[in-house]
This record gives sequence, structure tokens and C-alpha cells, in this order.
Amino acid sequence: MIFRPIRTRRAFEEICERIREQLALGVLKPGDKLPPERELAQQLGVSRNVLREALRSLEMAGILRLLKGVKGGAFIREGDTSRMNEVMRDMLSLGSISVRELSEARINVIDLVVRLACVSARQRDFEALEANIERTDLATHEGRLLDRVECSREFYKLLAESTGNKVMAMITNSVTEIHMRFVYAKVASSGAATPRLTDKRRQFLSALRARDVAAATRLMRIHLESVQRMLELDPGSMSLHVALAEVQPGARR
Amino acid sequence: MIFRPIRTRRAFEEICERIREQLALGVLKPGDKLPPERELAQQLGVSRNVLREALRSLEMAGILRLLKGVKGGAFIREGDTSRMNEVMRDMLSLGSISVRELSEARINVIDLVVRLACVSARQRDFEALEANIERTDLATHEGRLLDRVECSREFYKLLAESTGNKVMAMITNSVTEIHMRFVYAKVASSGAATPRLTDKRRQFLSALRARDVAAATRLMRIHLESVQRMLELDPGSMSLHVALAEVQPGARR
DNA sequence: TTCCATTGAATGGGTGAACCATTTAATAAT
DNA sequence: ATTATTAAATGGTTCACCCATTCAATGGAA
Repeated sequence: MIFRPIRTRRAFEEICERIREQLALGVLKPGDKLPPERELAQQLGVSRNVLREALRSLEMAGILRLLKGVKGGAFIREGDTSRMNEVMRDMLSLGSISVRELSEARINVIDLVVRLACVSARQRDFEALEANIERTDLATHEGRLLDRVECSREFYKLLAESTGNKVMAMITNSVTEIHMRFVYAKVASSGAATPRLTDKRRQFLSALRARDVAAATRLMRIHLESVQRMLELDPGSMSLHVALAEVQPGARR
Repeated sequence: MIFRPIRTRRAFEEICERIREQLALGVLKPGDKLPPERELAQQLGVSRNVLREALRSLEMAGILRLLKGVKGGAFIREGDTSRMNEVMRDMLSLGSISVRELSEARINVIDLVVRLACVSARQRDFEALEANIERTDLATHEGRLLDRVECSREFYKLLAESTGNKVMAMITNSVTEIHMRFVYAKVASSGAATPRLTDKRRQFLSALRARDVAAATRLMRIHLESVQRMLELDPGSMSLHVALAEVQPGARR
């Protein structure tokens, strides 16, 4: 006989769960506003402090957005798909997953994404990728190496979105975001840059446009593996801590 | 010129970030204990309540575990890979992703997992899957339909783990967990059960053992699509709200 | 001595009242 | 009509206090 340990039900857990429940039931929807803290606390029969702990947790989970001032309050947010990135980052920080596993998963996930994109990508996806390659070209010629990394991040994001499946996009972004931190750290420290990057991108895009799965996946895999080798040449800049602690452009600071 | 809106830095955000930073830097590791709330609050120069909001958020994020009593405190947890499941669930609740996208992603991700498992699965993985099929058989013969669903959930978990890649496992579980809620709701309401389930599983396992990628992926895809069709037959039980609000066996209540 | 009950200290869980800071709308002054 | 002022609503923060749980130290009984 096995007894699972009972965890003391704490007020804030109960509150979080109830709000999530209302969400799941569709009673609460993005855009809705919860009652003011003082009022809600009274309704729930808890102190304002405890209620705030719950609201804070939900805010960190990307479910709520708290705004100050009259007309402020706790609003249900649109879902923030980047939450998954944070989870991935936390797992890496905590040592629950390894960089190797992440890289391997990324290569395979992107392989899948390419297959799906070959089937589902539409004209405007091609155009967005084309425009991204243009920007990458510009950044390359102007020597803005870190901007070029940012372009790469965006490239994979656009590629993932071209599958037309937001779940796939979310998954892809979560494995790509961390990977890009390593690339960023590497480029920032060594000034290394993938040679003929935009050529490779254009070749790939052509295969994608032709919906040539075999060619597209082959080109992408070759590229990803070459980047992987570049990163692995210098274990120092592959340091988990360097990459994770690195301040990113666009990071909320 | 674009000005990104500045978000007021709030004390608890700063605290969360600092602790995450210490984690990323490797200064804090799983098992470590933070100073007592009263002491840490003083060190950080904030009130205990604010510190608690930060600790709560980190606890909900799966990073901390708070224990009461002398010898209690805030401990850094081992990473909890199930956090990703919650994110997926929240995104669904908030309408940021659709059930259709989730199902499609799941079918494709599992296809990938099967490919990887064909290459990486080891003897003990096969044995674990075999044991799972035995349990499924037992549950089937004893008419424990909901236990059988639980077995299915575990089957995909074991399969994902047999890739030897925890990132892939995490991703797979996150798309499978929600899916299983729908299956659970369907089975609970209609008593429907996939016919010849364990036969199909055994066939699949044979292909996996033989490392026959083509056969394994084909068998799996056929099965997944048939389950999909079963679920879609009855849009009522596919209701998002029903499935998400459904109490699960093993759910922390 | 050994064992069990009691006690006390440490720590998280929770409360209530108060005040600060920001935002917006209503109001007053120009 | 426009601009400056004011007031109210709301989240942000602090303080002081008490409760509940846990565990180690203490002490008495067998």
C-alpha cells in the first residue's frame, strides 16, 4: 500500500487553482478583469497578502497582467507562448536537461518542422523568410554580427510559424531560444560567423518553395550540424552559465 | 523610432531574477537552501511579504520547494519537467492554441519519437514497455477502463523516455498529457475503448525491437489517427472545458 | 540506562491596518 | 477651449503580530 504524501493545501494554491478552473471552464477569458484585490480578498475570505501571492504566481505564469492606477487591476492576458522558453531555461539551469539533449532535440524538431513546412507553408511565409534573409544579408555586409544572430533566431521562428501550427511553433521556439544564447555568446566572444549563411538560407528556401522535402531537410540538417560543430569547437563558450547569464538583446531588463 | 514600454521594476521581479541568476551561474544548485524568509528579506532590504511573493512565484515555477518547521525553509528543487505540461494546458485554456493544433503536433512529435526510439531504445526500455502492455492487458480484462487510459499515458511516457533524450520526453509528455484528458473524458462518459489495443501495442513493440522504423512509424500513425477519429466522432466530449476541468487520477488535489 | 512525553525554538503560513505610487477622470482655473 | 489641479481607485510595500508545523533538546518514568 502506497500513501502519496499529502501536501498541506495552502490558501494561495487554492486560489490559483480556482482561477485556472474558471479559465478552463471558459468563465474567464483573455481581456476579462478580476475584481480589485481588496474586494476579491474579501470574497475569497483571505487576507489581501495571500491573495496577492496567488495573483503574483499567476502573473509569473503569464496568465494575468496587473496594472496600476484607477482603471487598473488584474486582467487575463492573451496566452504567452514564450512561457515554454522559460521552462526550458529553468530545466537547463537546474540541470534536469543537458545542452547535448537540447541540441539533439532541436535538430530533430527542426527536421520535423521542415517536413511540415514543406507541406503547409504559404506564399506569405515564403515572403517573410525571404525578407528575413534580406535583413540577414544587410547585417552581414554591415558587420553587425549580433544582429545577424538575432536574424537567425527570427528565421527559425518564421520557419516554425510556416507550419501553421502554433504548438509546433512554441516547441520549436523553446528549443531554439536557448540554443541562440549559445550562438550569441560564441559570436560575441570570438567574432565567428557562419560563412555563406545567406547563400545556404536561399538554397534552403528554394527547396522549401519547391516543396522538396528531401532537399530541404538535407540542407537544413547539414547546416544545423555545421553550426553545432562550430559551437563544440570551443567548449569554453559553450559554458552553460555563460550562455544562460548572458544578457540578450530584447531581453526585458 | 520605437520605444518599448518600460515596465516598472517591481521588487519581487528583481528578487525572482536574482535567484534565477544565481541558478544560471551555478551558485545555487538543487538541494541548496535559501536563508529563512525573515533573514533573506532583511538582506534584500524588502518586507517579508514581498519576499514571499517572489518565493511563491518561484515555487509555482517549480524551482523552489518550501517546507515548514525548524529545519524547513526554501530549497532549490530538482527540475520538474512536468511544468511544460502546465504551460501547454494554460495556452489551451487561454485559447492561444487549439485542440486541433495540439493533436496534429502530437501525432507528428510521436512520429519523431518513434524514429528516435527505433535507434536509441535499449533492452530495459523494451522491458518497461512490455510490462506496461501487461498492465494494460490486465486492466482491459478486469474492465478497469480508466486505468487503461492511465496505462496509455504511461506507455507514451515510456516510449518518449526510450529516446534517451529528456527534452524530447518533456515535449512529448506535454502534448500527450492534455490529449489523455480528452481520452479520459471520452472513456469516462461513453465507456468506449480502443479495440485490440494491446495487440496493436505488441505489434508496435515488435517493430520497435526489430528497429524497423518504417513499420513502427506506420503502426503508430495508424493507431494515433484511429484514436483521433474516435475522439472526433463525438464533439461533445471533445469540449475543451470538459476535458480541462476533468479531475484526473493522480492529479494533485 | 532507556524510552517516551513534554517543551521550546525555528520556520513557513496567514492576518490586518496602514501608507506609498501611479493612473485616470472629474473639476477648477486661466 | 485649454490647461492645471485635485481626488479617487488601484496595485505596491511595509510593519507588527499571531498561528501551525516540525524537530531537537529536555526531562521524567520504567
